[in-house]
Amino acid sequence: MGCTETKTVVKQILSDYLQRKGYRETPERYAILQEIYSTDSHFDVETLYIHMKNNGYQVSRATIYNNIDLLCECGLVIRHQFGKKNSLYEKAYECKQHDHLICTRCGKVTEFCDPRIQEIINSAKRNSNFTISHHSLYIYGICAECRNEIEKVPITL
Amino acid sequence: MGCTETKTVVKQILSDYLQRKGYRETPERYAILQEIYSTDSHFDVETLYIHMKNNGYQVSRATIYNNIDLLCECGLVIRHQFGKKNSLYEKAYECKQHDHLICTRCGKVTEFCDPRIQEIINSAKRNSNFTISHHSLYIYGICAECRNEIEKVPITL
DNA sequence: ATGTCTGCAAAGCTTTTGCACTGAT
DNA sequence: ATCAGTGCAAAAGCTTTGCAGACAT
Repeated sequence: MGCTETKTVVKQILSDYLQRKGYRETPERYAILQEIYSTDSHFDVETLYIHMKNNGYQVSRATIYNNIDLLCECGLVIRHQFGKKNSLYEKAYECKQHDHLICTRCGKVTEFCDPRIQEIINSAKRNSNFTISHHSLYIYGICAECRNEIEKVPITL
Repeated sequence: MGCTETKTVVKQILSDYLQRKGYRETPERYAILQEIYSTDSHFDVETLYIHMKNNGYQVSRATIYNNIDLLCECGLVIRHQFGKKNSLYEKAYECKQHDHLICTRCGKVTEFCDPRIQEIINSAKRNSNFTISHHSLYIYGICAECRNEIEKVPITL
């Protein structure tokens, strides 16, 4: 999981960013980055914390919270807030642009791609005074499995 | 603020929904709906609670939380989670489709319209097994004011 | 009369903060 | 030798829950 070359590149990006900002290169920062780039799905802070513990890294929750913000700022990680649950994150480097379909019943998240979103972003860029950094398109609905379950139960809950 | 005809229609929608689901028609539910449809901007639960208090309604926070979920379910209200702050809501009936530009520095939210988003949703509908109910497109960046402020300060903070 | 809905306060969760210590520069 | 960064635990939000009483049906 996670190709070696990508990991080398993202470490370099983090290193450059830290130096440019005058931040320190702590082992915790690289450990968190390493762990995130070994994961392929969306994750929350608690899950990342547990995974790191299990993999023998000793990093506190506070440090994860601090550094995941930093990783978002330098574009290596993206934060999502699907539904009203806690924040979920995913790695952002060399991941082809994609958006999300979210089942409002079971919480399942599916990714999809549509290049036309770029045109919308470009228009927004032209028409606004914003310097655009990133976007999130979430489409909410009911997935096939949930629809089947609902149809099995004739009584409206 | 808020036209009378719209308010009549949304009350009817709520009434129909409550009856269809077998829920009760409490004065609190209509008071919350009334208050929301008198507001034109995004709001959080605390602000709504304060406004209702100031306007002489006696409704608890718990009741607002319960019923704002209900109003989301019946499509009269939409929940947003811009950035990592708390949930913001807005009325959803007879509001032309729009999306959001969010300044990641000051939190300012600007609305914009782009009909092409509908084509993307339609494709997603065709290509997935989801029954789509709604969507959110958030574009993040730095607004003009914040950019000016940043440029005034030559030192990277 | 029945059982849902409300209000209040307490509890629950995620995230942030304060502070003493560690370690990168 | 500094002082940013870390870890821990406490604190701080926002939101949910439990329970007794109110009220829509």
